[in-house]
Amino acid sequence: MANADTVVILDFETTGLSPDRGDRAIEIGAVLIEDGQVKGRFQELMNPGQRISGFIENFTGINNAMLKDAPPCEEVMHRFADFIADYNLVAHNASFDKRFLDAELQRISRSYSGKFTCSMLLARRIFQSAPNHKLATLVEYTNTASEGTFHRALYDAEMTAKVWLAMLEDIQQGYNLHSIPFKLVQKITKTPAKSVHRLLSNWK
DNA sequence: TGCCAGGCCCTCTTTAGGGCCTT
Repeated sequence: MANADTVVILDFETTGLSPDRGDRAIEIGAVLIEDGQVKGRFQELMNPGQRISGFIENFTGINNAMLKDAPPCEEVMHRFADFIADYNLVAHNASFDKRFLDAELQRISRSYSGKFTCSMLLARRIFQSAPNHKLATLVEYTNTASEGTFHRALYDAEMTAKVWLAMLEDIQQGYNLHSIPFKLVQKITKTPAKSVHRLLSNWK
């Protein structure tokens, strides 16, 4: 089974798009993938210390009443830092989740040593004929069974994991590789789409 | 008060602009 080593696939719900402009995390969801199987899960709401907008309430289904009784970000992020440990990390449009992970961990003086890679950048290269590379579209494109609500952290992390494993399987079978190391995935995401076929064809 | 992200990636490009993704 293609495994790309052991990874934590994560997804944040947040108050907005930019931690640099004061936005905070409101929910974190993640799955630990080992040998192509889900071996662990993490999901918690967290109180960002500010009211969330009506847009975010509608977008996520998370409302101010739910967050009022949630533990503060600082408390949840300590537990999440323990969960991710030193594993490599994956997210759909990872630059977004990485910004929030880094910002929230910096507030509690925690860090991580794993490397981040992006399932969206991988999908743009492996599923070049998909209609687009939104998570929901890729779930449909890969005929992934889905029963839940998008824009909740754990569900999106679970769906990202399924798309991620489908991509690894596609690469492994398409190029007859024994395994797909994380380093190869990183290399693919940094290779222009038109050159990915050559990269994989020449991979030992 | 008014403004409001940022990285990737394509192209009618590189002395730039705009769409795609994430909330």
